[in-house]
Amino acid sequence: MSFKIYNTMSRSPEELVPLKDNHVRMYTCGPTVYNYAHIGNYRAYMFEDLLRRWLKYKGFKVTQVQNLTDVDDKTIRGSRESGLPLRDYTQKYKDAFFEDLKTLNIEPAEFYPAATDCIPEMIAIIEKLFTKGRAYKSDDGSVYFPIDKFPEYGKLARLDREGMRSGARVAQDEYDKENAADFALWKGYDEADGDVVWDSPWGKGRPGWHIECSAMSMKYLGETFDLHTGGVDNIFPHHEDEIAQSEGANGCLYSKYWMHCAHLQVDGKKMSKSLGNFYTLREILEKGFTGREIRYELIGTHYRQSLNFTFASLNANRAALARLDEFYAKVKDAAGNETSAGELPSWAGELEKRFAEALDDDLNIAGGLGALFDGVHEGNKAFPMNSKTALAVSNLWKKLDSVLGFLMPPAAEVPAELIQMAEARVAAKKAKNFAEADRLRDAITAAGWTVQDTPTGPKLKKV
RNA sequence: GGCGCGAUGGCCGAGAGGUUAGGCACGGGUCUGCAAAACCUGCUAGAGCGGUUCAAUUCCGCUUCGCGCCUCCA
Repeated sequence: MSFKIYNTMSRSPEELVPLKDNHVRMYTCGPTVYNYAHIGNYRAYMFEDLLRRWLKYKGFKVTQVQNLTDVDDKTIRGSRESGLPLRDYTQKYKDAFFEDLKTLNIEPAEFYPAATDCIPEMIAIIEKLFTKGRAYKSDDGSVYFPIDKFPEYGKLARLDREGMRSGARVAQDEYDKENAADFALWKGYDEADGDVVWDSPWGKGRPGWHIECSAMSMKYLGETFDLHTGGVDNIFPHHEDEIAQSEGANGCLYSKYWMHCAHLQVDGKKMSKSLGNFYTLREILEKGFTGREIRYELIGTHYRQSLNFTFASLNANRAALARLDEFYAKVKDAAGNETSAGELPSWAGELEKRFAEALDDDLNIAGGLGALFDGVHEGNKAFPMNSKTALAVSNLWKKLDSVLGFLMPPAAEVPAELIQMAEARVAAKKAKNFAEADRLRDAITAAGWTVQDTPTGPKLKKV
């Protein structure tokens, strides 16, 4: 079945058909490494993770590029304030970013180019734009893109170009530009940049923001590629400007499809430091939530709908995940050491089908999860389950987890002495020595664990 | 002001022009030395006002409310 996505360019659903063979080449806007990324950032990366995982599930080959913006106003300011060279300063946050991706079980992209490693490629594009009359130099050594020279400017954001000229905010210090809406390809050297400086045919300076994405996508994906994604806030100006630069320089289509995810809110409000509802991933982990629970929260709302992040729903997720874990544990238990899988039971086949139909419809994750939980409900009724059937179900679970990334329960690391106590308690119960059994339960509780009796023996869970 | 998105049961959140979404919470039951968990089961909503239709929560219009972008925020 075909995979339909909502293309921001056409503002309508379209079937995703790669330009070449079965290979989807996608560019996903990545973090600016001036600080720890916040959960709003990870909402976007989570959407991209679901997208790439679904593409792979569908049998597409995927090449994903995600950039690391390691030179801009914020990184320069941070490095100056910390007294560290830019490279050392940003390295800390690059490392943190990759740690966070692991915590959230986000699959790595194929390429993570850093802006500072691609300066020559950026300069090459700007030179090309000069030869086409689509770049000009201003008095302060900056280079701008004249939007008047690109008639299609505004096609992604659907801008009213006439309205742009008279309206909106215009910074007062931009008198060097021919048109207030022109954007910087290259920024002339300013003393505030310290030693963050590169040589270029137009003199010393540093790249503008948008040019890095044009350069990196071209380097790894070619002049035209399939899919470009990011947060809605990137539609304008960032992606609009990328289109102008890339198509203006190369004379061919930049990206065939565009997908944008909505923002995340916290407690119904825009995340901001002044409201005190601004969270990095690390801060939420410190409150005792796991990466898996946060993954479930971030992935569970359709990407084009704003996601309201609350600790109440994070707690609800814990219960929902426990229900899934309980079911999967029963399935694995029933499968035992079975090595030959039987037929997938009809309820499981139905689950698989409905799940796929939902995800094929512009990544309708809520529909997919509905199918999953319906499957759990039917599956629970199907017990006791023979080992061949159970193995087939278990295999399906692994397949679905290749998309969801939260179905596999974390391995419990129970201290050995607690296991001994739990076993001693079983013995005490058998001997009807309930006083001793209760004493052991209390001791286990005191150690911060709970013990639950199940048909397959006692289970220890951390409180 | 311009462009765009949304409003569903206690909370979160889907699809479909007529037939159960789902999750959490809550009530009932099964199981159980106790307890917990688990499982089964119940809970039938769709901002307001008009319109189209045999039929609308679903399509159209208006209103109200919320949110986003409008030159370097995912």
